[in-house]
Amino acid sequence: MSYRFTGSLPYLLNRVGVRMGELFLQRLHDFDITLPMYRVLAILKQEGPQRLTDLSPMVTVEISTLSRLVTVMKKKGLVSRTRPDDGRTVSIMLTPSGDALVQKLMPLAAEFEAVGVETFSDAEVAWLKSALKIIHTNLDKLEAR
Amino acid sequence: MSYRFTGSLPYLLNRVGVRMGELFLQRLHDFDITLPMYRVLAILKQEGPQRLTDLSPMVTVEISTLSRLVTVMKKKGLVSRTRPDDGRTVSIMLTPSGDALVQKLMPLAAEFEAVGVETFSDAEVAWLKSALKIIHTNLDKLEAR
DNA sequence: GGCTATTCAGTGCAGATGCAATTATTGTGA
DNA sequence: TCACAATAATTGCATCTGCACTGAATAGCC
Repeated sequence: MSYRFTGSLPYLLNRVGVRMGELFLQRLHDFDITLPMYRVLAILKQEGPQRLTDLSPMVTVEISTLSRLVTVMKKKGLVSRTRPDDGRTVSIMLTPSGDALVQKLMPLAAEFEAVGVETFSDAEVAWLKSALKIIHTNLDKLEAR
Repeated sequence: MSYRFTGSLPYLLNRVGVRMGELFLQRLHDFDITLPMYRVLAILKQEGPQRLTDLSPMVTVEISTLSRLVTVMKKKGLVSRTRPDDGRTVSIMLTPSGDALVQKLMPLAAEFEAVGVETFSDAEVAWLKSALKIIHTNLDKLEAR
C-alpha cells in the first residue's frame, strides 16, 4: 500500500494543530483577540519583555506580521513598545491590562490541553511532548537544504 | 512552577507543525504550488475524486478557500471539476498531469517524515501517530462547547 | 573618525483566508 | 404540486500574511 498521506506525520501534525487552534480561537472570540495575539501574550508572560526578532521564532510568525500585530495589540492596550539601549531595537512588554488578560486565558488553555490528552497517562504526555521537541530539532537538518 | 506556555501541548504541536509546513513549502516552490494545493493532490491521489464538502475537513481548509483553490489548480491543469449526479455537487478529480506531479512529490514528503523521526524507533513512531489521531478525536468534546 | 556592512523594525504590495451573504439544486411536508 | 427547508458551491468583503524593499541605528574595519 506504499505511502498513505493521511497516515503521514506532517498530515497528522498539521491536522491536530490546526484543529486545536480553530477551537481555541472560538473561545478567544469573547476576548476580542486572535490566536497569534494570545501566543504573544503568553510568551511575554513567561519570558518577560522581548524584541521582535526574538519573539518571531517563538510564536512562529514572520517579523513583518509581528510588527503589525504588535501595533494592533498596542492600540488595545495589551502591550507597550519602548526603545531601550539599542536604537534599532524595540522592547515589547506586557501592560497590566495585557497581564490580566493572559492570566484569565491560561486556565482555558490548560483545559484544552487536558481534554486533548485526557485518555493518556502523565508519563505518556511527557513522552509525547519531548518527542515533539525532538522532532522540531531534527527538522533543523532540512533547514540548510 | 505553574503553567509553562512553551511546554504546553498546543504550543508544541503548532510549532512543529508550522515549521514542517514552512520547510516543505520551500521545496514546493520549484513546482509552483502551495502547501494546501499539495494536500489536495495527496488526498485525491489516495481517496479518489471528492466533493468540496468532503475535501474540506480532510485538508483542514474552509470550503470557500477550497473553492478558490480548486479554481487555481484547474487553471494549472492539476484537477478537473465535473457536475455528476447531484446538480449541487462538484466532483474534483486528479488530471494525469496532477497525478504525475503528486507522484513526484510523495518521495519528498516521505523524506521529510524520515528526517523528522530519524531518532525514533518504528514502534515509537507508530505510537506517536496513533496518539495524534486520538488527540484529534478527543478534541471533539470541545467542539460542541 | 569616517566609510561600509550588518542588524533591526516597519511598509507596500500582492496573494491567501474566513465569515457572511448569494445562487443553484434537491428534499420534504401539507 | 407547491411552498419552504436543507444542502452544496461560489462570491463579496475585510483582514491577515509573507516577501521584498526601505529606513534607521549600531558595529567593524582601515
